[in-house]
Amino acid sequence: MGARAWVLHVDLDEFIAAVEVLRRPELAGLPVVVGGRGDPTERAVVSTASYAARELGVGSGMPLKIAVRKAPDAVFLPVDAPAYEAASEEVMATLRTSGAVVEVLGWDEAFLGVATDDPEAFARGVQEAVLGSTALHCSVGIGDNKVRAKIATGFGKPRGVFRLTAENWFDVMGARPTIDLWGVGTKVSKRLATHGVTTVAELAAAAEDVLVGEFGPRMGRWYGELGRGLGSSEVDDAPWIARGHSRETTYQHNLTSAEEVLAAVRALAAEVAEDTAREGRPVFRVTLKVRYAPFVTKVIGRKLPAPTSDREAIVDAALALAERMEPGREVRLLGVRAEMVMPEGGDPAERTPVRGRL
DNA sequence: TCTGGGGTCCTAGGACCC
DNA sequence: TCTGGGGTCCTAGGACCC
Repeated sequence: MGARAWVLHVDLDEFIAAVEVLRRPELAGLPVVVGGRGDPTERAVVSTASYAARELGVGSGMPLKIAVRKAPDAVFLPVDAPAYEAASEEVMATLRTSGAVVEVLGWDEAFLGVATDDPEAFARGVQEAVLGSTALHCSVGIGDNKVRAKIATGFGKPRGVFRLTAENWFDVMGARPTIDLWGVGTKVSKRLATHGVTTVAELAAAAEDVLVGEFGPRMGRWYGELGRGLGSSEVDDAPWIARGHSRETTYQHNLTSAEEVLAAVRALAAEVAEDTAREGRPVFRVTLKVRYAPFVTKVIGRKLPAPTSDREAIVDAALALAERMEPGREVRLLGVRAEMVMPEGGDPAERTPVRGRL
């Protein structure tokens, strides 16, 4: 009898804050908030808060202006992406030495595919190895697929291990609100509630035609499966191929003149053109994202006449889109995105209807 | 209470063709 | 004048993730 196949989800605890504390040990145990340029009077949000800051009500995605109100004595630090990338590389390299197949999900998390008779022991070994090589703590979720492994990690935090499979899915998740599911956010949970579906168990039992009627054939069916904890268990270590690149900036002071806006679009588009040129794959669509004050977002897009790698053509396409912006409105944010030709064999119909990289 | 920056994927609806 | 059904391609917009 062979060892059973498991999916493990490894997630670093308070990753960004932990990396900062490593190089400033005097901050250990203090409320630490990392976000933006570290100035809580600016327009920016929290990337990560230390557990001490979370106890004061500070959380990821929260505007810094709110965070400083909740935690006026917290230490506010600027985001230092290169430092987190370096730490992340070390973590992922350590995970690869475990013998498992490693699928990187982001800076601070990964799926591991492994065949073992004792997944808890394997998980503990992974935690020790990561702690030993990086001095960082992590939590591990064990599942019979990616959905369950991912959700399991939350019950293991901090520094713990939790197993979630078909066996205990409904005991653990059945009574919880649908928004606790990975892939269900505020909008979808509210739309589900209009059909009387508020818990995971109710979602699992919901009639498929109701879900399909509300969300369409792909998403509707997928939400039903999510309620039952179903999903792929294939862990794929193939290198990630970006579908596109984008740059966006929220301006501390709204842009008011056409000249300012065009200069900003040109600058962003030039950076994006640089990123895509590095990839060596041509761009087939350029989109311009505009957030007008106070908070209305519009996306304007155009397929290029022919795929191109030419930097100037990409910048020109972005500038052409800028002509379609509403004149006279103050601009809070601009974003330029370039999408590259889909990889060979990338049949859209075959893609798993799941968010992110799952 | 005021909302970053980097991504991915899905859906509705219009235009166009046969 | 009133008007089919099916298909594809494209744009705009929405939702979610870390």
